Amino acid sequence: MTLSDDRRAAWLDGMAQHVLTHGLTHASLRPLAQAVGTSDRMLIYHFGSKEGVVGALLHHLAGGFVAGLEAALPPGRAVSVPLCLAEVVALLRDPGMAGYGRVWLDILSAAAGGSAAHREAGQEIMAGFAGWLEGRLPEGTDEPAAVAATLLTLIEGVIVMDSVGQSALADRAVAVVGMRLS
Amino acid sequence: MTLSDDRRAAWLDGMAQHVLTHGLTHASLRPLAQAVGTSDRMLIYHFGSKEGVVGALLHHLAGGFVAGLEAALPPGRAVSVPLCLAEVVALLRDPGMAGYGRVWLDILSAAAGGSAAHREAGQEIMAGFAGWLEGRLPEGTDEPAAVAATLLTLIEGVIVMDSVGQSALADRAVAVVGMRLS
DNA sequence: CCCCTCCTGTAGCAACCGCTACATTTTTCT
DNA sequence: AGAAAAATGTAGCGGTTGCTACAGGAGGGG
Repeated sequence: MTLSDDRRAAWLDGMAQHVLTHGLTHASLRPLAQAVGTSDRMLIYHFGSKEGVVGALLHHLAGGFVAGLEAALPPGRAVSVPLCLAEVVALLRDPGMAGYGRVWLDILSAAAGGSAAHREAGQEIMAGFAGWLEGRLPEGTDEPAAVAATLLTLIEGVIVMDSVGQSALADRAVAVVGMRLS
Repeated sequence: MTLSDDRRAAWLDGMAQHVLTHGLTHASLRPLAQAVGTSDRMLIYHFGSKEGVVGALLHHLAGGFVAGLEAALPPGRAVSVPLCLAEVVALLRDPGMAGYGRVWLDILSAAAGGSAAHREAGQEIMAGFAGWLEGRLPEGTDEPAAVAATLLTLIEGVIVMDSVGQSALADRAVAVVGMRLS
């Protein structure tokens, strides 16, 4: 290990904070370095390349996202599927989690553009989200995997609708699915 | 009108084609100009700025997307809501429309990043899509607006899941919602 | 004919990009 | 203490970005 672990973690925390507020698409080395009090020279030295920086950062963000989910909603199961859905949608719309929504869309765009690193990070984030969501489903839910897949897909749609200012349509969809799924 | 309309249309067609295959995020003036046989100098002259180019291009893409939908699925209504959903999902996954999926994610990313032009284009595309979808719902559907909002949100989720290689989860969600919505 | 407006090619500017060569400082090991 | 290794600062390279200054061609109206 060339870079002490706590320093590396501090750098990743700072860069993640910068990316959560300024976006990932146009994040370049010099601003990232400045956000953590170092230089682009150092980032390249310790991570090898920008690809190395972004890869580590994406992995860090994936962990931070799931940690944010677990920190925001007290551990335990929801009392019903519609309530679970409503809780999660409200949580993702919370200002404290809104930065992840933006970065999430940046990751999707880059993944669709062919970046393997972003595609893998997307899968990692999705897997963490799916696991957490399945753990929040009410006890005794029929076919929990199918229900989780449905909620997951719908929630992704809500994020998209929100990003173009169509939250009203998303709310309507959440209401309809919640009713039909209870 | 400083630029003859057919020439402007030809330029927009060519630039749209380039963007549909190479992505919108990193589309810069010189490659765009080369794709239509002119120079960045000319694009700036006739559109004022890159913002002008992108704005016109986004508007053109919005029209092309709806035209692609209408061209692919014969006019008329689907026989059931689940079938309608399945048809639309299959259409958006068709190679002929896949380019729009990628550009769509680029637009969402830029819109979430604060670009007003991309946000407006996103709303325009969403409005066209919603109108077309509502027109395909089976005759006599209860609460067509609510059903359309649900399908729309779910379909956006499918696009997201596909982009990170989770089409299986998306298929499951489509099956569940189709069953519950019939 | 000349002028005037529209259009276009050439060349280049300043800023930013990822990355590197080189020298220097700081730490670590013996 | 002295040598080796790791870490860092300075400066800059070659490339791309959006955009512009300048010159000139093309065509129409006086």
